[in-house]
Amino acid sequence: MPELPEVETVRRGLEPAMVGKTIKKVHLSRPDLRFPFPDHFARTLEGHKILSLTRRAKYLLAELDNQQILVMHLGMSGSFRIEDKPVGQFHHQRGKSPTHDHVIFILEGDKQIVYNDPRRFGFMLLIPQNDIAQHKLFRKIGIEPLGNSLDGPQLTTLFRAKKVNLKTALLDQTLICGLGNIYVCEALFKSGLSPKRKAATLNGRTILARERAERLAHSIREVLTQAVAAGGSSLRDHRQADGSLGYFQHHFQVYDREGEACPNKCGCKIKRIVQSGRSTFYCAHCQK
DNA sequence: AACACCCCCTGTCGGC
DNA sequence: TGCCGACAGGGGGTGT
Repeated sequence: MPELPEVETVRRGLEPAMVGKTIKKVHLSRPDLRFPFPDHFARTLEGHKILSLTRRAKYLLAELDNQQILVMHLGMSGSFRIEDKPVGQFHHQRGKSPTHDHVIFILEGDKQIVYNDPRRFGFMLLIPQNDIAQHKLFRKIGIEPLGNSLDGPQLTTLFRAKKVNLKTALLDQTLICGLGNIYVCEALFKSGLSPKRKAATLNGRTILARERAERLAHSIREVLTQAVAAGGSSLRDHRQADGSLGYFQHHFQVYDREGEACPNKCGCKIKRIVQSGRSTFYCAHCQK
């Protein structure tokens, strides 16, 4: 489910339930997700308070009071939910945990946080606070598109020497982070730029080239901002931590709309092609 | 260094 | 109805 707007929505949903709370107990259903859980994963967390919950790219970072950062990534199918703790003595109902509930954080108070992930492409790591910036997962991450610095000139600089097309360049987390397949398609449609255009063609001295870069930067920020405001997108009935549904999926202009009429009423149909092994949806008439 | 491919895993959907 | 392939919001690892 998760691109930047979804991860940010999850963060906002979890923050009030988690921050300031002490983790009493951690249950794991298995030894690994995408990667093995670190040694002493539960023990390092248990008894410690969560000081903050932030987002970097598509990662959630829970800062603990022992100078450790709990790093969480949702992969393709990860989700969190906040539950009331089960009551009574049957705390651990053997074999009865719902399918794919892999991690349970039992917090002080009456709540527990459950991580569910059918495909198990998500993962959780512990990284000492001081090592985060140098860690291989974070060292090369690009700029945050909703930070203050993403504009036309910056995009132009980032894409200057790239040989790949715009679709691929926008998915590259080392350039701009947080975009995924949906929002790249949407941003390209909004900006009227073809996913097949070479990324380096945003680099040019002409007014036209500068305008293209400016349009794309603006479209990226706009689509992400609107999606965050809508609570992200809920595909395949995916729910947010509080059980509610995001509704930005109803605003998709092109994503998963192969064969439908272009929203610009140009008379063409949305096309689907494959780039870097992933589906791209676009209007060949409106995006050049 | 930059890029192209393959892979991880489960669930769902459409076609036959 | 059942079976089978294609595909799904990500990204790490490897080989060129």
